[in-house]
Amino acid sequence: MDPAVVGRRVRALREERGISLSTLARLAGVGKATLSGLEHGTRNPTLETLWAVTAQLGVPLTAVLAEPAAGPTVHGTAVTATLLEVFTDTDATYELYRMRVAPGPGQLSPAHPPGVTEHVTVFAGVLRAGPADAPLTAPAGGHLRWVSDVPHSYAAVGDEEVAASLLLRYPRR
Amino acid sequence: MDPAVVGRRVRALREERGISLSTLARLAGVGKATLSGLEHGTRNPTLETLWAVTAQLGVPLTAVLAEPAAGPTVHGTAVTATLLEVFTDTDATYELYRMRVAPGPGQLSPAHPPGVTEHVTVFAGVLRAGPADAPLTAPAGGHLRWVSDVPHSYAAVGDEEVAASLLLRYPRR
DNA sequence: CGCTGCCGTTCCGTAAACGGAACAGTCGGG
DNA sequence: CCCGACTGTTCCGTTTACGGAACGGCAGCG
Repeated sequence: MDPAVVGRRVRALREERGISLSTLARLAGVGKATLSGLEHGTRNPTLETLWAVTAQLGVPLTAVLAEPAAGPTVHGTAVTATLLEVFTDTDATYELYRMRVAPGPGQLSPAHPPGVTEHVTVFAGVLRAGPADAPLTAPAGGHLRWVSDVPHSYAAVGDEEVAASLLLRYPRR
Repeated sequence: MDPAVVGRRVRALREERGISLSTLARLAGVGKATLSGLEHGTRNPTLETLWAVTAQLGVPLTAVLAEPAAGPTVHGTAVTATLLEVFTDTDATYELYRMRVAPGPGQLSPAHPPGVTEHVTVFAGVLRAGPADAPLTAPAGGHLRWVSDVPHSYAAVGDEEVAASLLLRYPRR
């Protein structure tokens, strides 16, 4: 648990929104010294302080806390996926994961039940994934989709780790 | 944000484990007075204190923080987006949302800072979204992507609510 | 050059969160 | 009973996070 990490995230979120330290401090009702020290990690903020700041940024407290994984994490040889959310609608159940694929030989996953589809959005790196006999390739910003009732593979192209979101759709039986 | 709620959760977790306040305080390396005050909600704990206690209980910080639903981003009339995760890599910060768009007239969002891109993966329904003057359309399973430094719109096509994931990418400046 | 306005950091007195010790209450054993 | 070991709370001196003010730096403007 590193206060410096929390500080960096707060600063990143603030700068994304294009607001200055001074104004954020004023909006959140905390001192500029407090916010400055918080962003630098030189202070050990009170829950109240952190709450005031994150609320003003419009993010939950969890967004700045160094929590590695909220949900269960699945580790394979190349792929690490953490479950972010499960939700259902009238005709399917969805599982949304954040996925990371390490550079190297890649990984093979067994077939899912019939009708299951996977949707992958690539954030960083280049991903080659899909049915084992006909994988697809997507660069950062790209999107892949396949029916995963056959064995399928994931691999990073090049030396960069791939970051992506993975959605599994299980049709209601 | 209620410190009393945090206190009750800590006490509940401690009692589930059948350990006394005294021993938890000793294991966590905090004073008994500190833990007592924390559980009663009469103190405003430091991040360090709360971390020491929750770590000893074997739960993530998020387990005791009063966040029931991650902050609904009140995009407004038609769109509801809840922040699932924030993460950063070497050249950008990402915010991942689950988004729902209600059927009806849709909604306009103001421009983001330059360089920000949005990636949407549609799970259910049909979504029309993108730059306000040139929106794109995607059915379930589809994917949209645009540079969002201009005003942009979201609308559900047809009577079905749209479920989607939304990724905002903020380049490091 | 001033002057103004905003930026983020540092200084500093005050308020409060901190840990240790003292406290009353409760249980079980000799 | 009385004692020891334990519970959780309260007291208190020390530490430290707090906000306001003062500071230097950097634009834009007359």
